Amino acid sequence: MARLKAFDEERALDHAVDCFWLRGYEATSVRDLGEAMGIGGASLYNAYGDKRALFVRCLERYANRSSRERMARLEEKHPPKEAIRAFLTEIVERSLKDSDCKGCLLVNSALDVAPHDADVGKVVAGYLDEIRAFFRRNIETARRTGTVPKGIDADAVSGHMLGVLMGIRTLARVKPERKLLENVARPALALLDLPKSKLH
Amino acid sequence: MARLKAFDEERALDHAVDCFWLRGYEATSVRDLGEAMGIGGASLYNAYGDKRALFVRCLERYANRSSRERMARLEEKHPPKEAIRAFLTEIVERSLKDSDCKGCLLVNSALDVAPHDADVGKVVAGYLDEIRAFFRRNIETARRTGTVPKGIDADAVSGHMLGVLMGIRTLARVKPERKLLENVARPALALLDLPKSKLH
DNA sequence: ATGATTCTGGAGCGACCGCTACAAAATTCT
DNA sequence: AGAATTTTGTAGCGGTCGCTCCAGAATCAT
Repeated sequence: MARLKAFDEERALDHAVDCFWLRGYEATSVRDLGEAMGIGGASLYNAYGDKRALFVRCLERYANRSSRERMARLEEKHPPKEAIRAFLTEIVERSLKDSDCKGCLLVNSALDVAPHDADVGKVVAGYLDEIRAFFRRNIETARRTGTVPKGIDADAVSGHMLGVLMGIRTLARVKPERKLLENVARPALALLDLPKSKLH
Repeated sequence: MARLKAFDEERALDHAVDCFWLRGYEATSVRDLGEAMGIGGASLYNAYGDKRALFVRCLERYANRSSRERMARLEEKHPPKEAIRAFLTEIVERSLKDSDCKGCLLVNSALDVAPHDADVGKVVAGYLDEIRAFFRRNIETARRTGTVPKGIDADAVSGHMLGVLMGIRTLARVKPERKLLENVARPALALLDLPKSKLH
């Protein structure tokens, strides 16, 4: 009953993600997006609404393809403690390979966009909660398995790890140095091997 | 021999800092700046060059009045270990009182501006080095004084603390919750009371 | 084929961007 | 007072912003 879309909405979304990821929300124009996505302005507004709505779609897409994918993959492949270790290690390696220092779209948005936009803020906070839940879940499982100290405080340690993750991602954009990033991550991982009593 | 400036350059700079701090570099227009500083566009360009040069001046101003001031004040008032503890505690408290979640201008710039502008990147990296040097210096003094374990690795721990600081500042902009931020900071401070052997 | 419906490219809207030109105002020198 | 020099407000430059309008192309059901 009508003409068909001439482009793949999700493939185009991937290109929009790259655009926002590289330049940031404010510095990305709708014309930039259209060019990267291979579509004209009219199609963009027809398919996604407006720039902000497209951005939110991009956040969701990124979370699915990057953040959630990583957590699922590592949780499947490793026992809980090693999943956490592999997570932070992978973030450090990714940050070092990231030659134009794009960092993580969610973390960038947390600092840039979220504070100026309550809706985006809630969306980003939700994704961060998922990451913290990954830490917490694996800590608790590891505690039950006995691979981390029984007295560990999963709530406290998962919060610390979320903070360390944000720190690594932020620091890596100005000082992408292996030794530095590893120094940020190492003590957080060491928490998994220390009895709680040593940490107040 | 010529007409005098009708405004205080440094006082106006403070208002420019507030402007960039609240809205970010991209989202702040030269007209916004002029209005906040109480001067017209011509005076702004005459006194500071252009928007980017003004921004760099703002970073310097901010570093002097906020970052360096805090380090000097805490180092004067407290013994080294307590200076570090007070630093992180003060950041947490400031982040919680910061009702519009402006965060730290240097950290915001590290994530936003620095990766797209090599010069700004170097400036920001320099200020972050100063903060790390604060941590390192106090750790080393404390080690000599015997208030932290002799085996502590000042290089590693100062790097970790810089990362944790970035994490707190970033996280606070989306999730400004006391318990969370304290959980991020606590294990870092606990490093000052643990023998190195416990941390690999 | 025809009509209904949706998608598409292009032109262009008003608003704002960073920045500059310019003449009037203000100051210090002679 | 008058010349010299700098600052100031204003007006506006070319360009880009997010977004919309619209005619035509493409697809469906009939």
